[in-house]
Amino acid sequence: MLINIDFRDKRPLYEQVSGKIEDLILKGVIGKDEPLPSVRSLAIELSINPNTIQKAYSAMEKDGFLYSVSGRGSFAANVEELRPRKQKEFFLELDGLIRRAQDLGITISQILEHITAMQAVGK
Amino acid sequence: MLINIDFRDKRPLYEQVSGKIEDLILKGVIGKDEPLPSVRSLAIELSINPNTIQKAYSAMEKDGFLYSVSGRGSFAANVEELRPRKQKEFFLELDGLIRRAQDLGITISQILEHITAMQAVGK
Amino acid sequence: MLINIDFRDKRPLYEQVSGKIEDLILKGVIGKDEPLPSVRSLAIELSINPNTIQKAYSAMEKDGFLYSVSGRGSFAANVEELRPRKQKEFFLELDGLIRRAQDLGITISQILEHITAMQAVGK
Amino acid sequence: MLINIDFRDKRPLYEQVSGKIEDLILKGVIGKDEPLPSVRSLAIELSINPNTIQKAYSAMEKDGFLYSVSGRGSFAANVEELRPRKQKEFFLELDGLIRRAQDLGITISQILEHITAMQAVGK
DNA sequence: GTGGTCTAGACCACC
DNA sequence: GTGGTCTAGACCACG
Repeated sequence: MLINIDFRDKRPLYEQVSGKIEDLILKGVIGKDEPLPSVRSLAIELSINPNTIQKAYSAMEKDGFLYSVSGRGSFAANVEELRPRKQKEFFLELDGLIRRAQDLGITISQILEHITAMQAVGK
Repeated sequence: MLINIDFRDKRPLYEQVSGKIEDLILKGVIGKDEPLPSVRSLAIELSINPNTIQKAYSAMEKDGFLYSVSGRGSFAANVEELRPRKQKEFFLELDGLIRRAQDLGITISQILEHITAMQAVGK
Repeated sequence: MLINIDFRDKRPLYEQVSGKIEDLILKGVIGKDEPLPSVRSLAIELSINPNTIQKAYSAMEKDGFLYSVSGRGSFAANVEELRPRKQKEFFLELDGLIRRAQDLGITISQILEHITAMQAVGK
Repeated sequence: MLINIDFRDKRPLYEQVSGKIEDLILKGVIGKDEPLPSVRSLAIELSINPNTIQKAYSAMEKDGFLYSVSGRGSFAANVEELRPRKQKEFFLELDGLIRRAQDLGITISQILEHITAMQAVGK
């Protein structure tokens, strides 16, 4: 697994772990129905308490990122079904951010300009 | 003061308080050098312990939102000196958000479209 | 820990504590990523209230001297990243001091002489 | 009087006032035996409570910067008698500062260089 | 066990 | 009256 933990990060460990794995699933690095590492093996690899990994997996399952088959392990869910919800969440967050910008004296035009500039750079 | 505390909010109380007051200062509702409510009076008004309000005020002072004069009170700082920094912070946050969007399969064009749509509605 | 508190000192306790620990970190006595005493244990050792130690630690964290991981402990930051800023602060303070000296009728030559004398003594 | 008070300054008002006046005396702007403004007039000029000014004057008298003749007012002391003490204080402070510099990895040579550079600029 | 937040109540210097 | 510091004791999430 291409996961690295940052102990300086203020977020709880289990959230960091689940966040990283969710990214891998969303990016398609881990494909649909592909098996995830077992709780124990990942715990050893990251030298983290298994309880913490278990918590991360439970959170992801509740969030629909994976499904677990008792006795067989955990598997990545179908991303395509997840995307619309995540996209909706993204736009809500964007709306909030832009509303805040108004108070800072930033105009919509400036924001549009900034984003197109980003695009040009190929960021 | 137009502050209401949400006790169900998981953010710490002092952060809620400072956040609300920072907004008021950024929006100009509280003008430069205008006195803020005293630690004790605000504590009574919100029925929060004075120490908690003190913590919120200290944080805001370190962040440049206000200056406090022992024995006299606390006063709003000059927002204009604060804006550039806050705007930079905003754009950094925006950049992060947009980078995340790519992983979700959202194109820059879609984002630009969404924002111009917001603008049209006059939000 | 090699910390001793002077209760006659007019500086607040938390500042004395943070000052002493910052020195230890700057001098390298406490190395990068090395664990600091826990809030509670240091509180007991110095017979100071844990809240006061907590305040000292928080201040140091905001100042970049340490990073704390909730549930695990507090750890010394990388001093090398801190040095340049601290050095800049030093020279600013030096400038102020020397400017004051002029008003006292002390010439730059006298200052240079005094410092080289110090050096000779090996102080 | 050429005194301006900065309410953002963390030092108590009376200390700020005495500091400014001491500077004027040390610089010779206020000559030996020259009368200082009365407590009441200065209080009005700076719109500060007379008690605060009184406290500043008392501190300065205790420190030898002025002498007061009851019924006539306060007068600047002889600076020449004050200078040696103040100079000694300066060098002590300088010593402390330089000792601290060592911990930051700054060499004496660097300090000497910095000071001569200041001199060249005519700062 | 750890750091972090909060309350209640006290004391201080300053104005 | 004001801001600021400190103590004592409690509770929480995290690991």
